[in-house]
Amino acid sequence: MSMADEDSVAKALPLAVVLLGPTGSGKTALSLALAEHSNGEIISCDSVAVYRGMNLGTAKPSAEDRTRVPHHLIDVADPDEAFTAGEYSRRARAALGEIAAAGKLPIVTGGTGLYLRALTEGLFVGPARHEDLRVRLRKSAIRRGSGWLHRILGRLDPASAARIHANDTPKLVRAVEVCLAGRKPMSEMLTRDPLTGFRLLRIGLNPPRAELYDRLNERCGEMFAAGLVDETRGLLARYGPVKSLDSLGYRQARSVLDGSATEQEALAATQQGHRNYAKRQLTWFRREPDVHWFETFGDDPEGVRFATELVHANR
RNA sequence: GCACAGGUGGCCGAGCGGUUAAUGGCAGCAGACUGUAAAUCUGCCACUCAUUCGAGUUACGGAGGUUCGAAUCCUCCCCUGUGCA
Repeated sequence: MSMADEDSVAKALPLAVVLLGPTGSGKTALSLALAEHSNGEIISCDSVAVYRGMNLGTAKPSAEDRTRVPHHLIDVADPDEAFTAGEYSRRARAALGEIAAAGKLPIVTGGTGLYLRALTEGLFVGPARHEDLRVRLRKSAIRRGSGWLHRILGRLDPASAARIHANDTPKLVRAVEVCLAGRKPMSEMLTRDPLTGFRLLRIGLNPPRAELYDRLNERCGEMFAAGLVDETRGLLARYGPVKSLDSLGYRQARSVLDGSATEQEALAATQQGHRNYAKRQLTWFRREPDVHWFETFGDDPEGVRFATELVHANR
């Protein structure tokens, strides 16, 4: 088969852009630019932006941005709902299908590595979260230590036990839960269901680390100045101390509300948390296959131009 | 000026004569990651050389001293905090 034939076959599939990068790298700016240049719609891939009412701490695209370009998977759950990677994957794939069917370009924009992988590679076919089992396991783990959990997993599923560190309680809990609920070792449920029907063009943003950290510091300051503590107070009053309010920024805002930290301290802790988080995101994304990396911020005009050309060239 | 308390690796902070390049924690860097993931966990982290075992150099405010041996004891000096003047 000639190159041209391969090309034409490949191009029979609709294109989907995946824009990834750490918080504060300018994904939103670049995604908007790409969407406007290419008649696109944006699918957010962010485990906190899915929650309604959590606005200031998530740096969601503004209302204006969202009228300029349609956004999906933002504000789709209440903060007291348990949202999961599986749920994300299903909904995002549905959105992808609809956008492509309408002849528009889907642009997945994300910082949540696990959700992105759930979308592109799928999760294994196995039991979803089993609340009772999980609660019991977690309790025993607290009493008997994570080493105990690790030994249990070793008996149930040696392969998984070898892969998960004995101190990593949450992962151990889930693995044991899966083995028990699924009645067989988790490592035997490895079949994933990858996304099909699209050509993915991955664009990664990796601006200079020091500048990224500066921007994050600044952005956190803006979040607090804009009233993150007040927003948190309102959400807390309405939903109680739910899991989603443990996320970055909200957790620290809560420490102001319960008097265990000053606003100054909470801000510093939030900035620190964002810097650490950005670092972890980068570690995750470096493993993503076939990423076209840009060493700039997403609002860098040069970067926008290159990215736009890249998208056009692949359409 | 006097009296206490203190000055330890980027920061905080243990150690108070010898298993010591110096417990911890933080920051930093690197890594992992299968429905809690903005979560959770791991490794490295004075400098130089060595692929490995390792070797060497410089380090606990400064200068001397005591000792086989000092971050740890003594003397003087320089800073910092608190109290009294």
